[in-house]
Amino acid sequence: MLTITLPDGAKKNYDAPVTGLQIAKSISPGLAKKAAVVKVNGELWDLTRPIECDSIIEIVTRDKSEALEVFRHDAAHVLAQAVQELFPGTQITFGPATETGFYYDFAREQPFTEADLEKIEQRMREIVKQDLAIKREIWPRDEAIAFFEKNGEKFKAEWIREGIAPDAEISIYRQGDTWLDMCTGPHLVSTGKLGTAFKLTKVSGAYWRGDARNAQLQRIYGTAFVSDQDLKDYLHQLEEAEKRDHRKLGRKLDLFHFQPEAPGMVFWHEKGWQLFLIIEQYIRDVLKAHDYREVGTPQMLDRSLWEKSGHWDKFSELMFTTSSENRDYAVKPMNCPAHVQIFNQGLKSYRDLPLRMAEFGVVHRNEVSGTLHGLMRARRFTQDDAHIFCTEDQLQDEVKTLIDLTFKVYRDFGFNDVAIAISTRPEQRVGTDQQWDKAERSLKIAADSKGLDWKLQPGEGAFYGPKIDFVLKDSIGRAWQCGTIQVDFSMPGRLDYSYIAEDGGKRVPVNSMERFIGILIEHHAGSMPAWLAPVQAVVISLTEKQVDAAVKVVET
RNA sequence: GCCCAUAUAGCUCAGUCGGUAGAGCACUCCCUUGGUAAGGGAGAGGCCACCGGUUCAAGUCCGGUUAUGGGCUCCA
Repeated sequence: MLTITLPDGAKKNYDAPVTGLQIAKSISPGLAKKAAVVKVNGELWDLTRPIECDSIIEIVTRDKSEALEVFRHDAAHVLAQAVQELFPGTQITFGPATETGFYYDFAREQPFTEADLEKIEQRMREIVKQDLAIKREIWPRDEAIAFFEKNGEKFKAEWIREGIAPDAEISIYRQGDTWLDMCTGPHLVSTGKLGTAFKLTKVSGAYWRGDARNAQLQRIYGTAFVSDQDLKDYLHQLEEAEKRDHRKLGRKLDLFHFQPEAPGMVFWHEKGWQLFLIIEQYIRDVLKAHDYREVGTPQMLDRSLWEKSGHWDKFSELMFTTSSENRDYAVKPMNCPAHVQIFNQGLKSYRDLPLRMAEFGVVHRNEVSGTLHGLMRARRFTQDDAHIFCTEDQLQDEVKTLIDLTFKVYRDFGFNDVAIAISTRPEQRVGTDQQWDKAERSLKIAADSKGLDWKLQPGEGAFYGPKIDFVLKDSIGRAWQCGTIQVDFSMPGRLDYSYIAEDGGKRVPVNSMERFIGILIEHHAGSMPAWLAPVQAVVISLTEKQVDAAVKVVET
């Protein structure tokens, strides 16, 4: 005897194990038709997997977001089957759902081409049409390893050996009679349930287990939705994003350009530079109102200073260097060591704290070539950087004020949807655990006291301290990481601050001015609010008769 | 940096089997026209990214370099 409890509290009794599909059918044929998976005691299961003990269940219908993920995961499996049928010898690895679709990573000597994508998609549609049953099986570990090895699937075999705990259950999903993949599931009942709302979009490289030292795999991306309309809407949104591309708009609106002689370094044209200056002036005013002192520091500093600060150890390959008269210099990739030099001039007492120092600092970072992306990822950019020298006692208050200030700046630029995340200690770091404990706690308390909802990002902090990151949602729903508030407790010791036992707090509302302008352009699709627009109004005369009048308007 | 793709007129792009370089938009001049990206005619604009190779002959085939695009990795 087995008792199943439904979401509305109703209970049903069964003699033998029962499946989600049977329960759905017993409620209504419509529900059974709409069902995608079943949630059993909080866990998503296949509709055909027998439920053997008393459970609380919920039928998850196709329109639920949890079901969408299953759809996409299914699409990935259908993709994998299609690829293996068309290209024998290709090894399967992993294929999860993503935010907008799915991908699957394959190991194959020969690269896939765009033309292959069409063929593969065609085969996927055939597999859907065949409506192959998807069945879950549990295999003994040794048998699974032996099976994959025998079939030349060395990545799968490696994963069972190294990635799955010895006592974990190994579930195999069989699609039709012959094709199968190891997977935790769940999946739809059959390939036919996938429908037609999917499309392969691109092929690219990816690393096995996400590590650049491992084998390079080929990743095929696709997008998938439950309904054809959703797919259409998504493709439309992609088009919209393409229209807003700041690189295109930058050229069209005559704001800036790039050229091969200065990869990753922008040439600002008159109108773009005007936009830049307006933003700079706005931020300058905000900083002044909050008692920041603006400074200016050298573009390059002796290498020894970067060695002391710890940056050389971690980032030397990404720094531009030059030399003169037997001295080595590094072009500054950030401003903090320079700001500390100013702080160190003259004896500071605790009475001088907190001391807030700001700079529109031009920095250069020799980003690896493959990562450059217009203004969004540049090699030369301007940080609206600031450092607050304060005591541990003052840290809380400073961080709280900074959070308010940062939100205000975003609001003024038209960003009202801002999420925040707190990043904690990474593996490679400086400082003691007590220092990290304290700094992380401070940030969390400050965020909580502001009533903010924040996401934890374990291990994502900087090497010198934890941080609060601000993530903007733009007008078409894309997220951009922008400002950051960081605590740095190592700089005092490394660079010999003359006041003892204080922390350095650091803040950057906009972070990269260049990148922020790129985001602004895409957010406003090129039509800036009047206070930012380089061209605010244009006087047009309809015919020659009004030219005189038009000229008069322009002159006044 | 790694994988794949791309590089032709100011912009967007064609260019088949290797045989003297093309379109649309923009630009210049002329004509036409009070109507939402107007029409017609004429014209200008190219070391086909760069270096090398194959060939009687290379925008086209091969190799390399650089840059760009999409990902991966990274992002102080």
